[in-house]
Amino acid sequence: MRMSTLFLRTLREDPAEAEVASHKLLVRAGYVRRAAPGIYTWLPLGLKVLRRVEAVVREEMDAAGFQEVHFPALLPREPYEATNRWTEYGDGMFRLKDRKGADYLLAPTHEEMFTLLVKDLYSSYKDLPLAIYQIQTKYRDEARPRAGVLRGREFVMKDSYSFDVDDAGLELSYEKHREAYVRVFTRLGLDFVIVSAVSGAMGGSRSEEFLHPTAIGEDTFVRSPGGYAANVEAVTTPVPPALPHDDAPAAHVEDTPDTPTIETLVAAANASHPRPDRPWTAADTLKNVLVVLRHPDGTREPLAVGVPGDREVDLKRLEASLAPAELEAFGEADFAAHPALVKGYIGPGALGAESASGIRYLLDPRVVEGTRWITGADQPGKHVFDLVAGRDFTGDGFVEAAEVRAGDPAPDGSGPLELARGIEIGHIFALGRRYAEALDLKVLDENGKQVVVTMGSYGIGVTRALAAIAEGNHDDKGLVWPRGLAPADVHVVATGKDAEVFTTAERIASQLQADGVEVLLDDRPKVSPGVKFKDAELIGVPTILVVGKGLAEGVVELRDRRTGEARQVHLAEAVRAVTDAVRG
RNA sequence: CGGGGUGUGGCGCAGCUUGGUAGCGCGCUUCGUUCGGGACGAAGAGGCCGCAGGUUCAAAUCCUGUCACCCCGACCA
Repeated sequence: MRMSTLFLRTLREDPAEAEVASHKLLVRAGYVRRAAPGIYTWLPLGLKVLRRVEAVVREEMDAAGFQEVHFPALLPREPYEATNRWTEYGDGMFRLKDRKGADYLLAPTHEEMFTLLVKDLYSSYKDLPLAIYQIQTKYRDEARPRAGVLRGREFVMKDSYSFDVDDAGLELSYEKHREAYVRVFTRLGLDFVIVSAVSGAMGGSRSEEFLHPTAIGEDTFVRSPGGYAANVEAVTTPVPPALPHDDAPAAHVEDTPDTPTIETLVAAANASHPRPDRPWTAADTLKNVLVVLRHPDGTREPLAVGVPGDREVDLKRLEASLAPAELEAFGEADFAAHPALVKGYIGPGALGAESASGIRYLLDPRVVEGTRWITGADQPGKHVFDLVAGRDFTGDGFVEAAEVRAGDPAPDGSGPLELARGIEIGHIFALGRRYAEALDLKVLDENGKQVVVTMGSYGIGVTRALAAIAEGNHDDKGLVWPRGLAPADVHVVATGKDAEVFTTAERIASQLQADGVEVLLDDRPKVSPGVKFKDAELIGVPTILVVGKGLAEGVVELRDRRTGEARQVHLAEAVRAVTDAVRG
């Protein structure tokens, strides 16, 4: 590649809309251009890097014995109707109609199509196991695209699917993918944490995410010293043992005027009904939060959730627990429809399937039998004290809804949890038979019986991984690509007005190319050295060879972009020195 | 969807309060000088000020409406 003709314009200033470093730099260095919100055009340099990232993914998939195929991105509605995802996917899916008015979609993921393809071709257990994959452009109509290519509405994803006759086979396929992913991210130089995840809209049993820890990550995950790691949505709360309550006082309603919030309630309780042994705290209160579930079929169901008053309800966790239903706010109209609910003083008395309101009431797992609570008495200005779970009230079940906090115990007893942020760069799912059943993918087993195939699906966000790599590999001057992922192996910069520097640079570049080294040659005439150096640093090829003023003494300068180290190399040794540096 | 903000040459921004011939920096073109850290000088090209109404002798500026985009929260590779 020659800078003199390369389709490139670097920018001196950050684009106004960019917040995170990778976004700013990928735009400034001329790798991508925004085409529409969350939709990016790949310029020559960016495309080079994208292809190199894809190559790593492809090599590891092939090495694991998975076979590459390629589906259309534009798909008909019917298969997604069969699995109910046409409706379940909601607004996240791009939909369109053809000229006849038939529904189509831009695929957010391809489970249905892979399932149907295998059904189309295979019908025997002898054909399995099978794992096939594609590297495809995916479309998701994100509510809020963000951070450039990190979370776009169009993105490149590697998705694979495994097909097995039985659970043991699925387990093996899942493990093979897990191992392949470890190799992919290791080769890409991306730190990662494998965390337990919830299956969400995909359905299925087991699922893990590969998160790249970074402050700009959008996912919150937890880990313990003992090695537990999970997405906050997947964290389960250890259930404390039930408490004896034979000698607990009877529940009693007290006046607590003007206490619609937990904070005011705790203050009032300590003022007028002090506890003998210690002050009341928010953790002694039971907070009842109302939401509305919107089920995939469109029906709305009010739901009450009871959590200890010192914890917020984490709507993300709650929604994950209740998938595929989605959450809506419980509005004024909903309150009007349930006169038994007294805003600010809602208690278990008015909740539950058997209650006056008939609203399903789910409790935090910490609300075990024998725990005593201060909670709403369903009358304005009144709360009930010493309300004992299991004696005075029960819920219709338990739900993971409360926020997870640093210091909470890990569910496997491996110690206190710490919270961290990460970018989801990969996700593996043991799907089970949901898709195979819905689309009737069966094979004959060795006894000649029809068995439903069990599946896994596995994704790597290729463009997202690229952004994560850029995010983790830059300095104040620009990008610093890991070797092997940079748009070129070496950036040869010719500086000076003397024709000799250009002919020498050209000669070195062509020798390098002949040796299989990819060269980006800055052969722009009439561009000052400063500009060329700045551009080279911005573009971030790891090795820079400067052919300039040293040429009079027969030397060129070899620079390491990452460390900034530079050394003089005799002209005769230049090609060798670069080759050594590149091959490291 | 809730909250905040912004729309002015390719990019980054000023101008708007107090209406009066649209500006600055970068980039781009030409000429000359310069040539190892985003050079200098001179001369240029490029904008119906998001859109639509309205007020006014006169609107980038005031009013109404509308659209778009960005950022922060609820969703996902």
